[in-house]
Amino acid sequence: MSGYDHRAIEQKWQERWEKQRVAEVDLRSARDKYYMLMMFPYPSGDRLHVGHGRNYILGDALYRYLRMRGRRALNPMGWDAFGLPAENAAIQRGVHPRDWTLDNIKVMKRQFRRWGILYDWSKEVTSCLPDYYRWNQWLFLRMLERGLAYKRRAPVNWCPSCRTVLANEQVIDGACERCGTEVVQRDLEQWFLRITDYAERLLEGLESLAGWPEKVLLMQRNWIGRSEGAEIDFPLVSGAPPITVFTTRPDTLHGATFLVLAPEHPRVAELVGEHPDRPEIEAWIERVRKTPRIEREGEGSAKSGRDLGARAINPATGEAIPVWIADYVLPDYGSGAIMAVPAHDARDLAFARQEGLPVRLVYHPTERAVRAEDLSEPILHEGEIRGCGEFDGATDGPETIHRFVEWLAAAGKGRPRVTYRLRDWLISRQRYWGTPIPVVYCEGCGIVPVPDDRLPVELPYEVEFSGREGNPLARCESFVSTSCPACGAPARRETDTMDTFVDSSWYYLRYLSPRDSAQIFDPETTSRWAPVDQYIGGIEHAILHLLYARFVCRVVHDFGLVPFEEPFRNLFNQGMITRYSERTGRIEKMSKSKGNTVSPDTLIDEMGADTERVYTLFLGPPEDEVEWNDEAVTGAYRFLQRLWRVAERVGEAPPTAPSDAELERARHHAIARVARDFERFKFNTAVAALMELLNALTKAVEGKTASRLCCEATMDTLLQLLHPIAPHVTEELWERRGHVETLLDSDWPVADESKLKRDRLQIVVQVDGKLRDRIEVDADWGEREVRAAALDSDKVREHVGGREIAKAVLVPGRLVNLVTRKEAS
RNA sequence: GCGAAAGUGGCGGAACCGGUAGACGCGCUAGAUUUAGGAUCUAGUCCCGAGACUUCGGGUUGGGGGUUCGAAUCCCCCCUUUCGCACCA
Repeated sequence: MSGYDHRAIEQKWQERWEKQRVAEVDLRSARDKYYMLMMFPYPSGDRLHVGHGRNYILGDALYRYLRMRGRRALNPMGWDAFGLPAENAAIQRGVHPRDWTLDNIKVMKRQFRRWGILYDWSKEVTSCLPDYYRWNQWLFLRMLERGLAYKRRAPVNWCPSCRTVLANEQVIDGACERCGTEVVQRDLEQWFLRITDYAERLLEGLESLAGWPEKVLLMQRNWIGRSEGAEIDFPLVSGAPPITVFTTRPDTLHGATFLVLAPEHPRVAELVGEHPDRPEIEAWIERVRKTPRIEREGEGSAKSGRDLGARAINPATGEAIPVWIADYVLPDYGSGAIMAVPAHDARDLAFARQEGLPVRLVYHPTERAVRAEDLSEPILHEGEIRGCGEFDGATDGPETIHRFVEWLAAAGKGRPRVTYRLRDWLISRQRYWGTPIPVVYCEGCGIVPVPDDRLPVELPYEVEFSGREGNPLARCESFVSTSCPACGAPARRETDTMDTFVDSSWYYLRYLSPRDSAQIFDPETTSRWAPVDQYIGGIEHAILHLLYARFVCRVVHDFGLVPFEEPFRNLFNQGMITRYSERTGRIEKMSKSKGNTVSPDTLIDEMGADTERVYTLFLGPPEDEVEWNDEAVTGAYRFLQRLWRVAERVGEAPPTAPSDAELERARHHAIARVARDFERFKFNTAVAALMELLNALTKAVEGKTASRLCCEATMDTLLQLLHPIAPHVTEELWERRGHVETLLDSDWPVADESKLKRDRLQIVVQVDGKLRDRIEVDADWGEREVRAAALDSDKVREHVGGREIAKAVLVPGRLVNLVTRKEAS
């Protein structure tokens, strides 16, 4: 045999896997099915670095393991191919987004191949191609029919320099991420999906996701933000219709000394009425509207407001109270109006003090005397109600709140109400590189959906990327001008495209019938193969992507297309890889912008993909953030070289040798450990276990302490267990050892419990909890024998020092603890 | 501010259910081998103090307390770091 030539070996096996399409799955049979899924990547122009590799290597190790366990594992891959960087490349470098994206896909595919990753490419989907995004349009139209998609005016982040709308993530410290211009708030007609209708179901569904990390469930729960309380109507002194507020603390109603409306509240125009300062107030409202949300909502932001002059009646006290508007009340939460209870709410108190508004206590602390006029901190969750008639003496708690709600409801002044922090999903993007929203605007017919048989509404290729104005689509006359599908009159197309989160909300269903040109996906195949058994991806998608995917799953469930409501049974979030950055002088997430990336190409050239795979998985627990260490990679390389050398020499072992049982024990111990580790994704400890097994085998071969038969069996087991981690070198050695079928098709070894047993074993002796000696005992000895053997030891006797043994705690196979009676002192 | 997670050698990290802390690897030290090497092999490597080649004692899992025969692991307080949310009524 020759030396370990990783280049030749890796090339050979990659070619073979590709040619034989080993990962292709026939979906007609779903016996032993296991649908695993890696979050599909955005094909950015940046080459993949070893930090990205972690995801894919982890997934491939899982895939190969499942295959060897006999599962019919489906591991598809595709491209989240719409998005902003493609358009920026077009503007900056004059490449068309489509060409740029498709080129990037080719490059990334080659990189996956070089890592030795097996995907079922026959299921590939590319979201920027019409045969995919037409089904985005189809889905949108179905939602439009059911009122789940709608259009309304809404404030958006607007960059005056780029003249375009920005997503929240593109606004950094109130400025545009691209040009640094301060972002302003603008009202535009926008398309929304009514995810809020599903808030309760999305929240309840979390209960069933036992296979999801607690952290993600919690983040989703907080994001949905269910909040129970009451709606209360405040009649106006003028006799105009009442103002309705939402509160979680109806029990503090008696302390409501003023109302505050969001400046955007629909009643504001009417209420400001004949106010003498009306022009000033309107100018102020305009300023608030233009303030970016990020700035307005920051906790440190100073509150400001205006007295509208109108007066409302507190339904509990009958008192007339002023009606204000202020920027700290948000238009899209609750009813966009609050009752201010300064005595029991920090924000209201701060505002009341600032504006000289009255403060009235409902709950009076019992331990100390408090005067409303001196209050500088709100009274929260203490004291008892005073001065509120029938409620006097009640203390803070759910029951008191309930009594107030009942009382309000009986009087017709209010009612129980649940609100959510979750807002409807704004899907409009004033961008070219996305799915066109399939509607047409007609003078006569209004908003007209594009009929199904005219889908897809294709993105025109020939558009101008000047970069000066937002959406190139809007300037593409051949796209915009069309005829009304309803009446045939000239009409204009919608030029907004969809948020790319729409694409990624259902792609896992399309993988199951990627070429179906008649329907979005085949419901029959889907019901057999979905939901996804194991989803793997980064924690950065803990909220939006996963929430949208869960939402869309329920929508298609309600359409009768899938029998389940949850798309992903188990979720695993791998941590990121960090490395020291020269540029920032800190340890940071590996990224191009930080200049701390490591290229897999160089690494693979020098030490091979198997080395990168072993090292990446060995680095640390896959769910944790781990730091890449350039020097430590050689440890993985050495490991594979040692494996190669031992494989060459394993035939030199003698026909018989004394320590077969010991090597057998090491072999079965490794089998048990690796299986357990793989099940929990603990690839780092699995690698450690395999290194130990190799060490044991090396010792046995070199010291001629185990028989050839036993060494050969250990070698085979080692190759099998290591295959998911280092697939190329293991297949090569396996083949060279004369096996006919491939490792990937071999049966995963099973640990034999009986081989793990020993007749005699070493246990630890403690005296009063301190380790004093190790003794050898028979495996089946009871406490009496072990105790006697322990006392046989000089060291133990010395430490017992003649004291009486009060008791002995025996942990079978591990230790015995002799507890001495304390001398009376 | 609220919520969550995590703190173990020089470094990355092990330790299943409360039972030998530091597996495995990197680095480092010494030696061997090689024309040479950043290649390979062998031995050593938590800290302190004695003892001497195969030892012995003490300490040690961010800090302090507690439960227990026994705590990295469970409970309480504090410190630090990271992440999520952040005027949500």
